[in-house]
Amino acid sequence: MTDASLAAVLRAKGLRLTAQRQLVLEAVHELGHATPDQVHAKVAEVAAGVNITTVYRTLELLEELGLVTHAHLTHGAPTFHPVGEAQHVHLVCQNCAEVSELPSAFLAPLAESLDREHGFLLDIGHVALFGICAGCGDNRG
Amino acid sequence: MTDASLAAVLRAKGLRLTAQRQLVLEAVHELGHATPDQVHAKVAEVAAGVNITTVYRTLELLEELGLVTHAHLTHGAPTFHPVGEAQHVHLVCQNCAEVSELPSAFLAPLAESLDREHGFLLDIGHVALFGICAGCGDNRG
DNA sequence: CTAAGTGCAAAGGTTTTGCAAGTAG
DNA sequence: CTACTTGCAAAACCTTTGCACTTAG
Repeated sequence: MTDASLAAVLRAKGLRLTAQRQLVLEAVHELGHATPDQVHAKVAEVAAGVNITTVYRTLELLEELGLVTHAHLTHGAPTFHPVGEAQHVHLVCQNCAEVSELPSAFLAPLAESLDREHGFLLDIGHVALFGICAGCGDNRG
Repeated sequence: MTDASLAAVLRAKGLRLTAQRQLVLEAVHELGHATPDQVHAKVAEVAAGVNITTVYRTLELLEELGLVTHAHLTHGAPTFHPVGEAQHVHLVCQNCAEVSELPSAFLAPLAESLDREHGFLLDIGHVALFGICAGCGDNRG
């Protein structure tokens, strides 16, 4: 279905379905959230010849097509993940760098009050919350 | 007072108080949240000779000393701001790139439920919320 | 066929590093 | 004096761009 919808969206814009595009989209789905570099590595497992440049171009394209989005999780590294799955918030542990996910419903009250009190429309999927995760925080008091 | 505490913290670690370090810290205070480049520009207004390398090194040092922190606001650009002032949350508009601040109290309920339900200790000052600001959102329905 | 897509290499921008000269303490 | 700091230049990174070759449709 991933490939089918990719083909459809591409065709609708007069663009072409290529092996590279399928592989990049698959990699993003399999990795969950990954940097361009990680996507490239994943793709390279199957097709070693694919260039990092192509990965960048393809991620940008897939984002325009609405098939993936990116968020800014760790230091300067944009990470890409599939659209269409349930929206989620990213929790980034500053100690172990572990990224976990939270249903976006968790931010619904915040989103509502931001809108009501500040007129700010929160883009929930793009949010990353930093802090110390349960595992690392166990060492406290 | 800034300089005094800087001097004290430095001395406590056997490090030296230099004009560059004072200037970088002052710039961070004056700018609120700024990229290394912006800090460099601000410092250059007073002391043109200060090298961007020194700004990077000094920001890193000041962060270790607990005098400034950084957050990831826009695409890949870390921005630094002083510690000690009231903690605040950053609201970043994806349309006009405007960054506004919100008292951290706004996230207190969220922080509490994150801790209670997920054992996650939120670092409020590091949080950036993305979305569409009031000004840009006015054009909606 | 023909235009879109790819790989390669090189450019662009930002951040880091090595080292000799400068300077706070 | 001593060793911490700085400035400079070069390296290391990540991302983007130009161009000729390849290939989907």
